[in-house]
Amino acid sequence: MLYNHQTKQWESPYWHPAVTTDAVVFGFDGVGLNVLLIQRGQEPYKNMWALPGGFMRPEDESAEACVYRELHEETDVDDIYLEELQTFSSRDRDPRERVITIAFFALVVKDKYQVKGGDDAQEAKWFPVKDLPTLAFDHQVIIETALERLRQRIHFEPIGFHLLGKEFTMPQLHSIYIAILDPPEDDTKLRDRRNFPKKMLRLGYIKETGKRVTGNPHRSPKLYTFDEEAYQQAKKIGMRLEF
Amino acid sequence: MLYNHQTKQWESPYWHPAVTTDAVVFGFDGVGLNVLLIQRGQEPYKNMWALPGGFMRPEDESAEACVYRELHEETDVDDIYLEELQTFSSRDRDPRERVITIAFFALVVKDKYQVKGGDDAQEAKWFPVKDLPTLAFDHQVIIETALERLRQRIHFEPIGFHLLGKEFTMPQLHSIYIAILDPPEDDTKLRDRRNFPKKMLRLGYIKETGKRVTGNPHRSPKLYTFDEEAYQQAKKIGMRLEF
DNA sequence: ACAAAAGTGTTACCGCTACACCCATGA
DNA sequence: TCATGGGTGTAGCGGTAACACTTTTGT
Repeated sequence: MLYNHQTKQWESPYWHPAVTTDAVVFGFDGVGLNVLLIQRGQEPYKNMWALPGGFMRPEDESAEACVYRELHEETDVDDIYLEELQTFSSRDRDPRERVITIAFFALVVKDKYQVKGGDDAQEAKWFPVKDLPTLAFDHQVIIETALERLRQRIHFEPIGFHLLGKEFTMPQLHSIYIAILDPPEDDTKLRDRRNFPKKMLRLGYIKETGKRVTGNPHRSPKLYTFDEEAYQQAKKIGMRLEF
Repeated sequence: MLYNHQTKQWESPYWHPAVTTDAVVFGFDGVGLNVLLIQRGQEPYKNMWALPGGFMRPEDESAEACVYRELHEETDVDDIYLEELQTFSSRDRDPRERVITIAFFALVVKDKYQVKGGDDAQEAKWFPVKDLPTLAFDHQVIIETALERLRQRIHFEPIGFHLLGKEFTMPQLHSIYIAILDPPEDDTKLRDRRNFPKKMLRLGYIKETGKRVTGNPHRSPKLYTFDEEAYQQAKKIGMRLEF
């Protein structure tokens, strides 16, 4: 140990900055992308909206464990897609002291994600990516970085599924690609509804369930599932998704 | 400030771990990939090989600035490709105290990279990726992570150029793709020399210099350059490299 | 002249793109 | 029966993959 509780000193020759983790949690509401934000209950930036996250503790097994802990305080989610985004370490990120943040980005099924409203968070709320409030710290930049990463990822990896439930329809999946990539109006190859299922099914890791969604004044769309096993197999062979 | 020099205490309610940066520096020798390692001059893991890196200091503007500082201590490199890889933060990474490491991965022109041998580094040396020594800390894992990232990147982004000088031949570039991706022997589409230049030139951001390399007992290969401007343009349009 | 390696050419095939049309459903 | 949205079909085009052959250079 390097913290001497007797002398209350850090007995290390090296500098020790504070470290936090923050998460950019994306959800999809059928039309557009949303980000989960919490309203800060303390200074600095009190009452301002910020990314969920907090200081890392000695008992956290890892940075990833820390994010999970923080997210559980805010919500009930268990199965989420979580990926490390980037660290943010410039000098004046936090007015209190220098803080290094390890940012993650996450994809969740928005409806399953029950917003609790945890300890120091006054309120947790979803905001459309296209209409974000003024954000605390450098969280604006972090979200933009996460969005870029998301756009990169969706091109070549099937992570869009994590924004939907186990069963989904092709139009739903398609709308996610449109929402994330936001191609120009005249880009038929992406926007044309008719090509999308063909491209997806060719990959070989999306299976029909046989079920359909009823209750709409039009033809009932088929329900599909993502076959993780088939995907891992396809990945080995070297098949790549491209959009 | 939170460190009180009078009482020699950290006046912060939060935990402060030590933070280091490590760099996985890749170089190419014409046949295979190499990694730059330094032999540790101090305990722990004294005399063992490790990644170049070190503890972050309060005066470092950012983690990236810290890596650059560390790399300059070991070497003379100015223009290198540097990208954040991932943080490593599990509990028992360092026997002294808990240390969070921000790992980077870098591509350099091996011949231009003059190994100096800095302060606490007894020696710096290149090792073939396929024949690494036993490594200190969890650096073995970090290198494997970097290799995976490199393989992902090379598929869709033209970073191979950073391993070569300003001017290079198609066979050279091809050998880099083979070395990094290491496709099976029967994978003609990648291994066949004849398809490679066509695929590359189609991208539009590789230009002929008009020069050739002489001195070999066979036809002189053409020299090409990477046109950064044309690449940025192609990227905007949405053109993507795929291998 | 020869070996070694680089450059150029060619064809068949597959998959994507851009189209049009039909079907199911609830109001 | 009508509007709405979802599913199915197809032809042309383009780029890739798998081929063979010629050219250059130093010894």
